[in-house]
Amino acid sequence: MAKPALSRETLLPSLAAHVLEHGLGSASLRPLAKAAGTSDRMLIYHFGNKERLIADVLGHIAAIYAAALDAGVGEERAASRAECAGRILGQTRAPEMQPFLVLWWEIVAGSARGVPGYREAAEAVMSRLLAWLETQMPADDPDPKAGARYLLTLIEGAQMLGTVGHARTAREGLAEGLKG
Amino acid sequence: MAKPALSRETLLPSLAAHVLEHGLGSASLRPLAKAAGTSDRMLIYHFGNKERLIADVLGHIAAIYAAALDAGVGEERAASRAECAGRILGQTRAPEMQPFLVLWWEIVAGSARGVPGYREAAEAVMSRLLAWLETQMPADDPDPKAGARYLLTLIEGAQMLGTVGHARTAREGLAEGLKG
DNA sequence: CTCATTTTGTAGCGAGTGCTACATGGACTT
DNA sequence: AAGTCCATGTAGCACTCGCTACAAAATGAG
Repeated sequence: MAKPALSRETLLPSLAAHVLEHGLGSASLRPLAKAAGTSDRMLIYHFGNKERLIADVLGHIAAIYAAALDAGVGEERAASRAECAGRILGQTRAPEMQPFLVLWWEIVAGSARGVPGYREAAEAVMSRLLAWLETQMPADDPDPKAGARYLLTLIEGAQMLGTVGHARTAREGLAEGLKG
Repeated sequence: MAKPALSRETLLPSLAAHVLEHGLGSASLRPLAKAAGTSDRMLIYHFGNKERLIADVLGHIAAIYAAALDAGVGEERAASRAECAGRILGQTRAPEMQPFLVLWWEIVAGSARGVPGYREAAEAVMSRLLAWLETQMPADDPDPKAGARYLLTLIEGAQMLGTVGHARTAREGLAEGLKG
């Protein structure tokens, strides 16, 4: 025992941590290897090439994110859609969520450009988030599934406006869409 | 005459065209220079460094986009917010708009990462889009300003979901938010 | 024309990129 | 003990990156 036995699975956490902190743009082999305590040589050995490595790391990060969501299932339901959206946006403002958010837009951008693996990762994350949202809808919501889709669209729009300096626009737009 | 007199202003259109086609990720000096019919040497000479060059190019692209919006002010108002949103999302599906969309997410990602100049460009684009949206609201809308903010949030959320493979989610979410 | 300034070309630097060839170690099988 | 296979280190290749030093050419002022 006490054998680290560096393998894909052992390396992924440190690689994911590095990507979350520094982003995909500066995720080149040598810095990644250093963060994981290996050499670029071994990263290629274990993952084949960089493309597969990044795809695996993104998958791993998506899994972490999903786990965080599952762990954060609220005990008490929100009373309204507005409250539900407000809670979620409040949570995403937490400092520990910031790396995910920043990385998220890089994934969206890569997805739009057709970078291999990004689309799949992004789609999986959104599917998971949508499912989680359904569980967070008010108990008396007339149509929780449709409501979740609606809130997801609104929330992501607000999120984007926020990162772009239009947080106020987003807040007021949300209020208009969820009043009454 | 027939003197191109290469200056910042003369170069910007070709640079913008190249960035729109190939994205910011592959916008390095030598390819950009080639697209503009110069050398990397001259790009640095005219713009000082790459950061200022990109900022200028983004500003130029934003101006093009704004002009396109102004030119596309509809003669007939939409009858409802839903129709208004539908029209806009329909327009953005046009092939000639695709480069703008793809570039947009790169700008958002850069904005989130704090890349200098991106935030300003993104904010300006959204402000312009918001103002344009106000002019597109139904004539009998009770609160066009608030409605525009709401539609902007919804539309951008839908746009993002679309690029990520959740176009269906976005469509249904939009329907839920704009029914009645 | 003379001279000074602006604009351009050539060449290259130092750092970083993904990836590979080659050799060596160690564990394990027979 | 000999042989086999997996894991790893060292070195390097061919390339791109932003940027610069140096010098020649073009341009304009007197």
